[in-house]
Amino acid sequence: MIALADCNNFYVSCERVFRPHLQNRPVIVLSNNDGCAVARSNEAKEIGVPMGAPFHQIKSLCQQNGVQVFSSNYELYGDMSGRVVSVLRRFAPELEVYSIDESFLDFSGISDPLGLSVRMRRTVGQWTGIPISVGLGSTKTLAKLANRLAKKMGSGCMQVDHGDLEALGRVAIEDVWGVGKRLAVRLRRVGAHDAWSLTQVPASVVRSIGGVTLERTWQELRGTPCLDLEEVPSARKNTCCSRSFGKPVTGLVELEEAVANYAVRAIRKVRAEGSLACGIQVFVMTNRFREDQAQYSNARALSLDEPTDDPIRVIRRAKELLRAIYRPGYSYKKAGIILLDLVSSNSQQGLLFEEFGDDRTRGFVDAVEEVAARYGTMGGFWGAQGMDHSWRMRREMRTPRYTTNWSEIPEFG
DNA sequence: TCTGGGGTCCTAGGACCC
DNA sequence: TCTGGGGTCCTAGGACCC
Repeated sequence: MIALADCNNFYVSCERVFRPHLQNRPVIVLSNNDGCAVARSNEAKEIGVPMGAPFHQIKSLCQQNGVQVFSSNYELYGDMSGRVVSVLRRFAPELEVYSIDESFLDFSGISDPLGLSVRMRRTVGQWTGIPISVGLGSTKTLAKLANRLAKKMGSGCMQVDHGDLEALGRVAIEDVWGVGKRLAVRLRRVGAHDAWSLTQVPASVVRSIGGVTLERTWQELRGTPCLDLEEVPSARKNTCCSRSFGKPVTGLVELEEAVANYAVRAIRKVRAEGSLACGIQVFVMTNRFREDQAQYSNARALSLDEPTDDPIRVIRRAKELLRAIYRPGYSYKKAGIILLDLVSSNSQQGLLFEEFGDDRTRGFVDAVEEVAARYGTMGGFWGAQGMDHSWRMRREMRTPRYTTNWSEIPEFG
């Protein structure tokens, strides 16, 4: 038996923990750059705020209905997520953290999984303030489906067995985990309108529509597990850092500064995981929504002759790539860097004819990075990152980092 | 004026090789 | 009319997820 614990409207719930007066009121949280609504309270959903709606399109709807609007506060959400996981782990030590707000738990051998789910849900709520729902099934896909029904019915916990025509029939085809918009259209054409009818489609038809991936989903809905619980997350293969700009950027200097900042962030992620990058890709693009403006987007990659986690080297090569794709005369909206083909620094293989790094540079880089880690991003930074940051994304309605920053700890009374 | 960011896996097709 | 066949590797693009 597998349980899926999923936090309800997670970002909104995090905001509510520190602002209890937001309970029972419509609340939304916006994506980076205050772009789209990415989390909505049930009240906001009822008012008709669509998922992913651009904020400028729903602004008046929100004002008319007194919707509380927040910029996203990822430091807070990340920390709250860790707290939820630590409580879940007490109930089932074999656990896969699937995303910031979802974990799969191994409930095999438990005599009363539903009873345990109810207790787990209550405890997470009491200890962290975050409401969760729990879905139970013999496969991940069924647990996911059960979770969706638990949320829909308001029951909080639910179990779905394979072959349960009633339950599977209540989940629309596009709401099945692994079936997106495109596949849903093609599946409806062959009569699969819900999870149940999908299980009745012949395997060969499923395979011709969605390949082996969809066939796995089909198997899982029929009760045959195809997706394992991954307790140890497999090593990431690439890592990306990109942002939309708060205002259009035209000059190469500003773009270079932005890309250098993204490079530093990306390399910090890589360092934290003990990995090295074997390649770098840089991309830029204009605002694809502006039909009145000339459009341009481009990307270029290079392979490093030696895997690295050295920010100096990565910044230098990233700027070379940027200069190769930069074209003057455009209004750029977004840029980013991808570090490619990450390898573990343990398996580092030196070049035959080149020394690996040099110790003095290495010591210097490590020192700067340590200062940055201890005193914040402006405590230690690289010259290429600049100080002006006029291109920085908007985050005008962000709440304090209540749990991760000493100066922002909440005071009550 | 304003439209997110970060991932994974699979497949088709081209380049290249013998 | 007819154009070899069978591999591997790489990349771009499509589909999905949160």
